[in-house]
Amino acid sequence: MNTDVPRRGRPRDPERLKRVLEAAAQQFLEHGLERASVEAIAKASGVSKVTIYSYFPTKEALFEAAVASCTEEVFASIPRGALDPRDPENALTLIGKAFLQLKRSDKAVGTFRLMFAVTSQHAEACEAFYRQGPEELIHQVADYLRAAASAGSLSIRNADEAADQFLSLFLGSADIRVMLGLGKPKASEDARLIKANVDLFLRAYAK
Amino acid sequence: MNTDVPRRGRPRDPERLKRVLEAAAQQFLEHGLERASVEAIAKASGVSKVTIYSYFPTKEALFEAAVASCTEEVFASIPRGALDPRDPENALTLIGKAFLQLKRSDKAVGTFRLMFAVTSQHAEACEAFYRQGPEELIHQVADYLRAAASAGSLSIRNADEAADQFLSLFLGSADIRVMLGLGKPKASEDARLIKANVDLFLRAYAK
DNA sequence: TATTTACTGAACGGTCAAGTTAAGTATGAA
DNA sequence: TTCATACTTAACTTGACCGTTCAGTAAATA
Repeated sequence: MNTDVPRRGRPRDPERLKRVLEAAAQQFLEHGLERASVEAIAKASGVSKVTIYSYFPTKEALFEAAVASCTEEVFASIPRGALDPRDPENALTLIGKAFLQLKRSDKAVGTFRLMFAVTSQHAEACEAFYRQGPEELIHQVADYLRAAASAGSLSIRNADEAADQFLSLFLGSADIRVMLGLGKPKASEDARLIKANVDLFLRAYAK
Repeated sequence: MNTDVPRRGRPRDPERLKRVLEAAAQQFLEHGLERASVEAIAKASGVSKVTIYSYFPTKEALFEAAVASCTEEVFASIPRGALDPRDPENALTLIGKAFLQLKRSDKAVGTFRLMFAVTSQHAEACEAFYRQGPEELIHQVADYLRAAASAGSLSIRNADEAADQFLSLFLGSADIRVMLGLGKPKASEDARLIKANVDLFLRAYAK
């Protein structure tokens, strides 16, 4: 991917690259790495196949670029402020809501499926995905838990471990069913799940 | 797949079918549905490709048979007896151990990856996998929790929900890393995870 | 205008793999 | 022994798709 700006001649159309990446992401997420064809991505983005190959040397390179842009987008949606260290019940509920909203999105579901499927061929991409995705998320939750512990709202020794536990509570049967394409829970079921998990967590880590 | 026993002529060699299914499972789990070739499965099982096509009409049919036999094998390893309703700490530790042993196995990891990758093409196989796998497991844990609640060892209102929660605690960062092929935790780390999760669960559901 | 670069469309080469066919061998039942 | 069925080997057909080439068009700078 050459991003240099040449001095003369027709400049690159930045819209095209954007459309290619979007279409690539859509096709890869929906069909997987092998079943998505470059031809189809070209069609879907309204760009010629040759142009795609002028952007990326191989299908694999296009795949990695598409996945990287996906990861950013998927994990960008977690609330930073508005988490009161003195009100863990409310804060954890908000975190749970945001996490489920993310984890239920087609894009996130597709990205996880995709990454799981390409571990042997794209180990580095998986590593990057983990660090920018799940790991980052756990750190953010751990930060809140440390703040809540400092504020005396919770009794937590190992915030990273606790954050991992809290988030993992949302990866049970409902998430597995979603990942298997067996249908998403109703909003009321997810609300109930959030309440049950927050309750459990607060009982275990009460002051 | 015709299982009828013909009256005359050379009988089928049952060993061959077994070897084919084993080799197919191995190849599909390692390389995925698209990247595993029928030719390679034939080679690996020491059987000719034509014979495979006499057993199964298409690669897809072979895939479904292989997956079905895998699911049985993977989820057959949970301890039934020896769970004392009066000693939840010990029982939950045993359950956690067994679950992690299962979830860390190459076969289970491969099966989950595979099923996640083929949701759109093999919806029925995914449904069957969920029912015979995760759902069944949750039911078994819920049964124990009900027994423990009846014995007065735990205070649990919704055993199915609690079982789901307990098992989901093992699907956090460590499991994600394994699923992404980033390496398995050391035995000591898993032991620590089990203890942390059992402790959390007991604190939340103490009598 | 001349030149340089971006892009398109269509066609093509090469590879890989699904599934088939044919000709022949092995094995067991009648 | 005869014959039906299982199995193998090897070649083949078919189709998909990656990646390239080429001839031509579009859009910018000098």
